[in-house]
Amino acid sequence: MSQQPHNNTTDHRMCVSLVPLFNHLEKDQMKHIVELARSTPYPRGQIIYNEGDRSEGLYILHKGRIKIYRLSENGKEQIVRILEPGDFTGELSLFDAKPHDAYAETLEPVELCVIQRDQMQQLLQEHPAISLKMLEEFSSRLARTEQRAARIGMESAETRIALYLVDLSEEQRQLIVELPMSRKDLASHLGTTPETISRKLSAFEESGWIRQCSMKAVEILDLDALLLL
Amino acid sequence: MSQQPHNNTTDHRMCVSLVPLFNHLEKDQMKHIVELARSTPYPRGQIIYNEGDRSEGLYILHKGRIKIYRLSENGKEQIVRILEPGDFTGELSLFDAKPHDAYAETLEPVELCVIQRDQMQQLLQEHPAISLKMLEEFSSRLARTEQRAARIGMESAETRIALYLVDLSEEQRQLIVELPMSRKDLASHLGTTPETISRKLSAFEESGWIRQCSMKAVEILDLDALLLL
DNA sequence: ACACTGCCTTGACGCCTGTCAAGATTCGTC
DNA sequence: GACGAATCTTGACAGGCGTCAAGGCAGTGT
Repeated sequence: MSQQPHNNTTDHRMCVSLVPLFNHLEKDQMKHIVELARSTPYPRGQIIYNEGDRSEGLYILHKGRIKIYRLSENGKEQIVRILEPGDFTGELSLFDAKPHDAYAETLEPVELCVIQRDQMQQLLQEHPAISLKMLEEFSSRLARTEQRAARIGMESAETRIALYLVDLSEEQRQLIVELPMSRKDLASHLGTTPETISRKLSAFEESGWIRQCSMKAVEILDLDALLLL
Repeated sequence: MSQQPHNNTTDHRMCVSLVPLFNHLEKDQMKHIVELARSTPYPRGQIIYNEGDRSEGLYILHKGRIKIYRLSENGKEQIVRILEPGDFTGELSLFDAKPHDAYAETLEPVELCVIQRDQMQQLLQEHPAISLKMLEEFSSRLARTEQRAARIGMESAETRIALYLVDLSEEQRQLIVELPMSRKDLASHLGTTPETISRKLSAFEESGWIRQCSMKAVEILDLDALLLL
């Protein structure tokens, strides 16, 4: 197999044209942005930035997946979110000039573009449409995070797991849902432990509400039962 | 005392010039926005919007305080955040055209301005600076919410309460901190119960780490002890 | 100023779920 | 395809904290 050069133009163009943040722009505007972006490959399991690092700019993922997580004082990690191709991160320090407040680590081999802080700020000034897209993204991310916080605070672990499956089912529009992460990461995302995830999934299966097809696929048999936990 | 008319111009101007979202603009730009805003008074304990309501636009608070909360299936409420003068809400539906995902209720007599959805969108298009301010606000709100979710999921109730006091102390830059809400609301914000708040505060006091001055004021005596819980 | 309503406190109890440990399974790598 | 390491599962156990209940207090409105 042939090694791709780091500054392959095709990569840049993909990066920019794939991402909702930019793909609504005119051809020549995109071309301008392409020149700002620098695509870089990362192997699996690589840390892209640490908590406390100064931000380089906006990171735009166009291949692979990245997990964003925080660490508590006693070393436990919580998954904040999983980035899929088209997602971006590093936004905090774009505005506040604050260091990153979380870790970013690749789950698979990844390719992502970086747009420098100043250049991104200029883009936002020049193209209000980009700002609006970003506001849209922020507001939906905010809504999701608030819901997650509310659930972790108010619902039992059992309910959280059940609701998570339901959410996945709605997102993927299927009754056979694909779990986007390991049980360990899932546990940390839902504010519980791998053991509890394991136990509850088994319990759901024994009740006939779900079927565990494989390690990362679950078939939902009784959606209502999950909902009224 | 005299009743203020609803469309008092002074109110509008205050609204616009007070708020970080707008107060960086030129005089005549502000004047234009003032004309869009409609100030309305609300008594204490009034619901401003319900979950599921269609958004009227952007609500900008310029007097009093408002609590934003969600309800779980079983009727428990969780405080998402408390709005202080200068804060705004209703942003979700500005972009997604989705209904509100939380409730807004006044904690005190309140005055707030509303800017209609379309007019706000136009403002954002015309004044990129407003978008940037809003992005700034969103990104810091997002960071706070993610931290809250992480804490609720990973730290014990005791630690959450301790860290909350420390946070308040930093925000207010004082060792005598003023609790911005009732114990009931505090509990729901921290993902616990009023009973636990009561018990833990008493325990902290007995350990000599804090002193409960009044129902809504606490003096921090040993910040380090609270931090290493 | 007073009464009343809602909030706060304290106690007792029980359960959910986190923790520790060991064995089974799966996944990544060679 | 096979090894090794990491992940997942299952069990036993304990304890933090939610729940229910009753009494005291504070804040609000008349």
